[in-house]
Amino acid sequence: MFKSGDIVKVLIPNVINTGYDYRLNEPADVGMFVRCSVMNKQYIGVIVGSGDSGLELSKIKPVIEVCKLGCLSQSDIDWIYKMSDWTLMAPGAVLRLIINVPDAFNPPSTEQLYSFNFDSDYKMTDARQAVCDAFESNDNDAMSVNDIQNIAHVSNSVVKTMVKNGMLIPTKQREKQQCRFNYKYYDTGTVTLNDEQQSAADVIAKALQQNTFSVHLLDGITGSGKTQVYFDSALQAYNMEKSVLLMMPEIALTAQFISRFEKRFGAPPVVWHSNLTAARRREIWRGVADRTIKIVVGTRSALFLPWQNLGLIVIDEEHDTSYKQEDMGNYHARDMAILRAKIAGFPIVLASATPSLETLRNVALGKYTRLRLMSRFGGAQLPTIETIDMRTQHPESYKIDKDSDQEISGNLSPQLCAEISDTLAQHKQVMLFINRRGFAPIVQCKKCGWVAQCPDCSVGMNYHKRLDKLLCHMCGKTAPLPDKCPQCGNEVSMRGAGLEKIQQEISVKFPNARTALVSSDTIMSREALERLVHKMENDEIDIVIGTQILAKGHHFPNLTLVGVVDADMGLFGTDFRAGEHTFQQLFQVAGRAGRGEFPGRVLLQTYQPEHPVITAICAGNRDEFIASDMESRKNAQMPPFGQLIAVVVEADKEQTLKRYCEQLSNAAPQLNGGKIMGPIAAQIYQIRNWYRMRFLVAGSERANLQPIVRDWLNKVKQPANVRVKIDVNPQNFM
DNA sequence: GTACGCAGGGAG
DNA sequence: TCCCTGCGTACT
Repeated sequence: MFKSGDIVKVLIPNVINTGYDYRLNEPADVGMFVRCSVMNKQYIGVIVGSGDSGLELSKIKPVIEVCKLGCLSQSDIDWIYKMSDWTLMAPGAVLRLIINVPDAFNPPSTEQLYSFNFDSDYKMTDARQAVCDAFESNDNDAMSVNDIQNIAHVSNSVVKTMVKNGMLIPTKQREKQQCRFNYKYYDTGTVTLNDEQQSAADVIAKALQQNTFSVHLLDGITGSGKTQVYFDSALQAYNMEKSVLLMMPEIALTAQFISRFEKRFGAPPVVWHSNLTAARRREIWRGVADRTIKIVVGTRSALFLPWQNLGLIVIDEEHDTSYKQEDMGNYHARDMAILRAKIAGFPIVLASATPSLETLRNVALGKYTRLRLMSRFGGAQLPTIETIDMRTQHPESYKIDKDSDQEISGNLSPQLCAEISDTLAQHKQVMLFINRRGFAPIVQCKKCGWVAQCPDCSVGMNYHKRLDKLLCHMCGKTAPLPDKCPQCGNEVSMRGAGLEKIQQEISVKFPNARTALVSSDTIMSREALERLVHKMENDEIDIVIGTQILAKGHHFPNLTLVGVVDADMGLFGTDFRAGEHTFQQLFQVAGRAGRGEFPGRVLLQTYQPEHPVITAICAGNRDEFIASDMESRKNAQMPPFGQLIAVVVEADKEQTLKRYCEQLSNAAPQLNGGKIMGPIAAQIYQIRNWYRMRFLVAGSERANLQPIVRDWLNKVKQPANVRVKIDVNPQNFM
């Protein structure tokens, strides 16, 4: 405990330093939030220890205010520095992830708020629907214009018009009130665990009792009841007065999940995700800090709430790539959660039907315990999975209208089409899976070979029929579709097949089927996805065509046929995780079929039916696939048998970039049992007009690469207009 | 990260 | 002479 007049070290979010010294005017303790000024700007920082700068007293500014809300524990502070060591982010940058609700310590703002008028009968457009969804995702709380724009991703003019025509009604500021989320949870007893679930729950309960660090992998196929097991653990921890974090990918945070939670716990969960209003963020942040909120269901950023007495973290869909933050620091939320549990000393649960190889490696090493759930709940059958050999099954071409002489080559094999008709005849539903947005991924001149490219990024532009424009999937830039090749004036052609092209083929070959498209283009919000789920459940859709967004846990009881249009996609990337990700994705997709009382079928269109990933999926043999993938990773010294750190250097001028990379190359240290590769042009050399080169630092499983990389980069002075992005354990190689 | 101050160059 | 821009530095 520090007394008035003591000099303390305060970590400031956002400052590239390990902390500055300030003088206290009132008693305070390590971990407390304090208001301080840095260069005449006020920040909320955290006391991390006693002052050690040795500066003369006149240069040391006073702490403006010791905040009376929340406090970080010593282990939280240790975690911040450990995370900084691991990710090579500055400690202040890590702290910024925690203090990311800027007005949490300020009085509530007094902006004009609006509520949505559900009775208005004005025309609904996509943008207006997005605004409506934004309100729904916040329980119809009143919102400021800023909130509406940020959450719905619409422009100011959309909001203005909606105010003018009465779709949005001005409302009074909500009265200052106590935290609305002061829920009391209890086991409603509505769920009885089966033996398998119970014994898994018992293991975690025991770990909670022991109150020491341990990692438990809840490994069970879709529908095996993992959720109820970790709900059980959450209740145990809650009853022990611990705080509990249930982390999941944004897309899994559905109304279905929330209602399951409410059924089991007697009250709804507090939900944390990226589409919350500023007021709600503030309320939840403060609620967690003062312990009125003890359980939060949230996405990766929920790990950075000001947790008090955190005693359990559950990471659902542990393998999901969305846990890896790619901009604003490169942390892996799963790994950082494990680090947090390790430092604070509490158990953590990872749940997945297709665990990552990193996690399975730790199971094999005996670091994690594996709790396996083998039986599918309610006795539902796993679908049968078969391949369609595209080398012999040539898709039939089709015409958009009968009189047209333009033949379009198809992508759906006769066998798949026959299965679709059979399924439709039985009044069952079909899902087609294609992992490419838009209509055609390549727009090319038939004569000279010119390809439509994004002017700012070195990637091709995709043609989107819905927009009738070319779209860059990298930066979002659009361009009109040229009717003639800009180089030679000849005809341009669409090559490859995206979602929209499959829909076109379906609409010609099955004109009476009701179809729906699901991709990040058409489904902008979780609410929109849920509307689609409802339509599926009410049998208003016969064929749903979608990207991976479809693969995540939804129950469609009447869905019996899943067709994967291009199962090979992703198998032959340069990424060493391609096989793993394809397997996980196809396995998830397969899990969609036959979850109701009817058995399902999954058909994979492939040119490589004998590829190990494909045969393993067909045989339902996950373990065999994992064993072979593990073996090849081991031989290649790739994670989890080795470590990688990617250093991506970006600059707006090629010259600057080249010179800096040369200097880095010359300064590269010799690694014991490892190497520094590069620089090579990053897989996407140009993004938004910045040029990019990449180094890859590889080391053995046990090497401590971070200090080596830090020292190396410190040796060369970084010029202006150069950005260096360090990605420890990179998940994608752009 | 970001505010600020200094040096250099072009326009008035 | 003024102002804009680019770069370097310091922040407690």
